[in-house]
Amino acid sequence: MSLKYALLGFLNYQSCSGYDLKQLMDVSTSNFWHAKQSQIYTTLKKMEKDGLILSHVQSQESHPDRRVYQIVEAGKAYLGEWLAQPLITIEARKETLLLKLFFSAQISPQKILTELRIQRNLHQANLDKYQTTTKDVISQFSASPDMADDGQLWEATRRFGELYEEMFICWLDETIEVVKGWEV
Amino acid sequence: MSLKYALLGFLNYQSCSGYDLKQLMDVSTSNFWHAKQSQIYTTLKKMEKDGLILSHVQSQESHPDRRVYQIVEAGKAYLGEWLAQPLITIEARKETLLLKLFFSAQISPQKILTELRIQRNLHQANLDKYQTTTKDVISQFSASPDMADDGQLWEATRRFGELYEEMFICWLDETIEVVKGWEV
DNA sequence: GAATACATGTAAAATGTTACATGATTTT
DNA sequence: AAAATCATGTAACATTTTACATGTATTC
Repeated sequence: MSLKYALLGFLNYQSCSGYDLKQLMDVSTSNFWHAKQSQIYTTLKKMEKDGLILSHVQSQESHPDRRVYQIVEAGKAYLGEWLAQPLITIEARKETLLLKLFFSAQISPQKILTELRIQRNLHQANLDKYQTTTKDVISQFSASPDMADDGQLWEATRRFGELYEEMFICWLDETIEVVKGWEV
Repeated sequence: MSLKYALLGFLNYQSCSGYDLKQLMDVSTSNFWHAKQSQIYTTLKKMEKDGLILSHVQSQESHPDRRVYQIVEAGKAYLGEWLAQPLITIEARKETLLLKLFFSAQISPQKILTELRIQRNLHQANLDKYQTTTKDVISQFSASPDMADDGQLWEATRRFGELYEEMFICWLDETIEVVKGWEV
């Protein structure tokens, strides 16, 4: 539902191919929005049919042709309306780890602990990424002065990822201690 | 993908109708897992076809018949395998608010602030719910001594919701201050 | 020589949401 | 009298994932 807004948002900065858009999302919004390459291609096609974007084929010497999409007026208006309308709902999360944990009283504490420790490593790695790679990408893209406001908002979204992972690790440590208590 | 495990998890405690399962999920796992009534009905039907559960119709005096599902051995084994296998990936989040914010440099700071404040209220309400209703439901269900371990895990999932909302509110306050800074 | 990156897509399956349909009972 | 709850479900649609399919160029 919101993927088209994400694509419009990027295309509003500059024209891109589906491939480019996937790369952009992976380094910038993956923390809170993601999509598979195939879904991006099919969504772009649908958006062009709906008159939100336009495409033309660009040939390259040593690589296959690229189909480059550009935003048109209707697309800009569509994006603008969505941005102007405040969001009055909360996203419902799905956390498989918590679902498993909820029903885990029937398996051994050792198995639970192993799982929680694996998750701790994964979340620590994510936290590291937000504090290094993601931070670098944002400063790079917001280097020019006319990108100052954009840069501050991008930083806010990065900060969310950082706080989220810190919170998650904190919760994992708490929960590990609870389950450890059972082993005595 | 995991909805069937959620349903098996509940049915492993006691037999339920699709309606009951929806009610249970809404008061217990809605923090990290949810489903629409219609999806629960269709998934149960598929699970029965796959031999994980069995159903029988129960008539009632003053209400329509209920179809009550019970878990069978194959279902218990299927659930057990899933629980025993540690989760080695991280759930990818989708946060529409962050996606909007990422592209919001083009709209007025006032509009952004309004949206962030609405979200703050919503998250505060969620936090309150986890600290009152959800807490009560968990103590109620884990009252008997043989539910002690289950109760501690349920409490851990509730605690996640609490920490998450606290973190979210903290981030909103931080972000509100950033955007406020632009108005000068 | 093998693997990865570049670049594009289609088809099928799974998952999830919205709308429709029914009808009794209970509450406002 | 109207709305909400109890209770069941189907159909259509939208979204998302997985698998398949192709072929070049670059890196290890």
